Amino acid sequence: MDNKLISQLKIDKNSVIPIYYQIAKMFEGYIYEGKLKPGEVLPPEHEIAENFGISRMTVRRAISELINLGLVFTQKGKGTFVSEPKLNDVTFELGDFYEETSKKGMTPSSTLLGVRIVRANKTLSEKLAVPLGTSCLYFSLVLAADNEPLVYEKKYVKYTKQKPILEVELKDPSLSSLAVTHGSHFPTTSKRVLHASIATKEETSVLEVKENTPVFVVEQTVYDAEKKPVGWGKSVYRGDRYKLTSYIGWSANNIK
Amino acid sequence: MDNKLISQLKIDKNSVIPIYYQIAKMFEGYIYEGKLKPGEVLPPEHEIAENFGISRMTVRRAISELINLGLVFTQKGKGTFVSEPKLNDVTFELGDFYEETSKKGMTPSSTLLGVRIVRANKTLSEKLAVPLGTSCLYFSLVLAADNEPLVYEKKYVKYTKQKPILEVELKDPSLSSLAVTHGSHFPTTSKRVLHASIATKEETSVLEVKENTPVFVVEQTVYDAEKKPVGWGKSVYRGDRYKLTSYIGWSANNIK
DNA sequence: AAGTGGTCTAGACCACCGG
DNA sequence: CGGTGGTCTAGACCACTTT
Repeated sequence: MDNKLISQLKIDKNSVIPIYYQIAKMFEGYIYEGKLKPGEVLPPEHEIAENFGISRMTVRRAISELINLGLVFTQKGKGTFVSEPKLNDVTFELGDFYEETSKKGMTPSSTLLGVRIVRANKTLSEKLAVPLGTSCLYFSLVLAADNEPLVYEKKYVKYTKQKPILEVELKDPSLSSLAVTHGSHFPTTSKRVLHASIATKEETSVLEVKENTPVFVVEQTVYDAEKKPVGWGKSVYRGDRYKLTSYIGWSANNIK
Repeated sequence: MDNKLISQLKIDKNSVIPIYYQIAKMFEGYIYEGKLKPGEVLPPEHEIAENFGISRMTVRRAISELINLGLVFTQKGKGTFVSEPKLNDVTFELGDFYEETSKKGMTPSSTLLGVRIVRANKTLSEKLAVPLGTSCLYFSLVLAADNEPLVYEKKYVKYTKQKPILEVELKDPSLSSLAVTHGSHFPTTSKRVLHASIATKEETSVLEVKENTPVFVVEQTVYDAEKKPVGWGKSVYRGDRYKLTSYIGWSANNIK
């Protein structure tokens, strides 16, 4: 890297903005603008420190910000280098239904279709690792945005405690909160599997869609601290209405 | 937090393992074991420092590790607290086809169906933000695992340079690398949209599946530094074979 | 006022890398 | 060997929260 770069911009030591943040933003800018390209090396830490008359620890703090952003990486004995943007790995986020819906300016609502105690059949006994016939709490509900049904959920939790079902839970019976209240253990982990499918007859009627409508199916298992399953659920998302979007690479903002 | 906790374990100052790492792992253990529960406060930094006879900066380095792991958060003037595990947000990862397939012990392969120059129709001209009829490079290929077709991809890039198509590209024409070679700009960002659908007639024949098979459709747009689209592609994943799994919360390891 | 985390300094020693 | 990043110290001052 051309040393002229780091002396061009000034640092305000008396600003309310931390020095490490100013330094980090400066390099972030250089990288986005292409003045620092992937694979290129940053100036040595001591040099940056001298240039701005600051401590090396402060420079390191700045660089650690850049590392957290994935913009650079370090190599002991060699230097700090600008990372290659990875454009082929993707992560799709599926957030909370209420938040997501509200963000889009729609009104979320949920309708409880049924709550009851059921005995575990073969599938459920395997999913929850309990003997056949064990008592389980069953919930089914529909989530809607502006009164258009979008998601159909079925949830099961181990029902060891004889606690009454609270009003609150009927409003938003999330699998993890159900497991806390009615299960025996504290949930700590959750596994979700997403696959594409076609709505079953039951699902077409609940979601008010035609036959052969594509859907996302998300299967969720909630585990306690001992890695034992305490809850299991299946959510069916309308594939024609629901999309998962993901942005990757640098400066992923402001696209749309 | 009970102060006894932090004096129970010993720290080896002369170990090759950094002190900050030992401290971080200690608290990580307490949190996973439930000795430190969500919402509880950690001892003040100066107290931890005194207890182990180390510098406060080293303690802060340890805590910053815990923050990066999402296990704790800090509040100025108040303290450091154990986070609530968020079990309702999910991120699904869709990695590189070759890596993913190899990891599962299968043999990945790709078959190029066609490469040619096409003129942009309405859809393509909108996606790539070019005038109707602009020359574009078109690729279509099938990705298979153990000779079973799993993904059908179609890709288009702006074709400004008159470069010859290289052998290498035929093997793995990823959208971003195509854009580098044949487009006018350097790609920096990518947007992907995932939705559920049903295989079209063309797709059923290419993927060798029945009619009405559910599929994932991933639409990818690659942008250059000026946020202008340089490439666009559509990948169709067999929904019956392809699953996206996600683990969330604490200690998500070792489930299966 | 007392206690907390946030920032910063000016050193130090180490392990690793290259010539 | 000199240069690099990795760790650590023993202080300091600040802004914020609570009492």
